[in-house]
Amino acid sequence: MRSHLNTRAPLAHEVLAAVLQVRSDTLRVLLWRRALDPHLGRWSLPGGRLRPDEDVETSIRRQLAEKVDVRQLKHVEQLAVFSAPDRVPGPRVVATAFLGLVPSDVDPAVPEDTEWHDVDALPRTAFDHEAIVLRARDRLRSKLSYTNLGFALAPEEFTISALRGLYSAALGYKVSATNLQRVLQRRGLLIPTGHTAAPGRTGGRPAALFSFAAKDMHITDPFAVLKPPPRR
Amino acid sequence: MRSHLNTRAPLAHEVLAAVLQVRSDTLRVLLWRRALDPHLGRWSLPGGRLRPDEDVETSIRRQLAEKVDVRQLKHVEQLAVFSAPDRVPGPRVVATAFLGLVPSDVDPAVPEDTEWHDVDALPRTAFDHEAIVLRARDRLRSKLSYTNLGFALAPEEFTISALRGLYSAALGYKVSATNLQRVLQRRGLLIPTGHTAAPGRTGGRPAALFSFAAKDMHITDPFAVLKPPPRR
DNA sequence: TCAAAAGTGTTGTTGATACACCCATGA
DNA sequence: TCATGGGTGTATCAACAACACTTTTGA
Repeated sequence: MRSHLNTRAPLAHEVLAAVLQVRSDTLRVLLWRRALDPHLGRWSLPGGRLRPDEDVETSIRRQLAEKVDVRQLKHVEQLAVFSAPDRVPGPRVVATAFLGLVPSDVDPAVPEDTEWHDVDALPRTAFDHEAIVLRARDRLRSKLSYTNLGFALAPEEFTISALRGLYSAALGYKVSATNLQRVLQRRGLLIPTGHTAAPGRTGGRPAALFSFAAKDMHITDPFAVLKPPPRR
Repeated sequence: MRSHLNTRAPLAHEVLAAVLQVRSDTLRVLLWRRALDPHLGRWSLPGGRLRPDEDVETSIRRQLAEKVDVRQLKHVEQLAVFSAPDRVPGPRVVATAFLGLVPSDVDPAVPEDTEWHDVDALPRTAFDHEAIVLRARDRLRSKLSYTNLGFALAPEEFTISALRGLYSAALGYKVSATNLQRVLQRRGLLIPTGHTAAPGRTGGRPAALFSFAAKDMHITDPFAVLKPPPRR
């Protein structure tokens, strides 16, 4: 049987985050270039060691604060544990991976050795970090469909066509502005702010500005099938 | 910045599993009664320490093998990391939690101090194990709707009404046998075996037996909304 | 008055639920 | 032939996609 008190096999725990943002109509991830061996010169995810007094979410938020303003990080969620014994060289390190989202209207001041990379054209990455990025991308793509997670990609106020661009970049295919608006309106996620955006140089009807009703993630499309019977 | 080589803060990692099975029309979880302090007498999840040479999934499968025949464990998946610094008394232990599923037709030989408990009427549990059980229950409930995960709750061959019972117990509300069959058939998950079950004592048409087409989990209802455009 | 961009009206499709009806067996 | 449970046919409903059409602006 097991004992909670036995600590004979020390092991390190790190937290890593794939911080995603839509920039220039492309879904990007924040990576930094390793300045040390192992894997010198490869690109890796921000993060670091778990401290004794913090849980994993507190830890990743603390470590990201060095790179991204906390107020700019609209959403953070656990992805999975990566624990292959040889996932990093040297002493064993188990990692808890996170997804982080930054809205498209901010440009966080990031350190010199960091860059935003297209998630669909990653450079040579360190360790198992590519798998983590892809997991984050897939999680975002799923959740855009059945939650209100779009709020974490968008500015406070936005036009429907801007939102369409964000969804298209994140999902990897063109989304219809018309139907996107319908879906989000039906679910009560969109609030018209009453303001309008200035039309472009070439004219056109000025776009209405909207904001998201909620700024915390929740599920908007809970049951695809096998719904519970209605209460009478 | 971080270093992979620094191991100055040793910390233990354990794996825990909420193993679920439908027994007597109730969704149950396998718990064992702690024989040691802390939390002597409370009920806790099976699991134990992560060894240096195994990843977390290998580890939980090894540890469960002592309690449940591996061939009886039809599905295992990661739930989340539980990492509050004080989640267990004494030296810190971070846990990776899993969901495990056992089909309804087997009755694994379990140790003396282990019992199956109704997930909706848990006894006094140790540490944060209740939260883990509830997380496992919710994960199962969601996935029954948009994946083929039912295969992991059902015997190799089953009648639709037996399957209805399993889904109802797992979901916590009555499911219509008619519509359950329609949904699963439409998705191509059910294969008629050609066999029939003997009618009950009171007569009735003999039920046809079915099996699941796949025995690995996959998503059957991938996009609720914002579907990708059809390829031409 | 024309082009451009935003937004709405309308229709058709799909996947699901509800429920009536038919089927096959034991007593 | 009746009671009991199993299975199918069919109506209805809701969510969504597609697309035509209207609105509002700049030039």
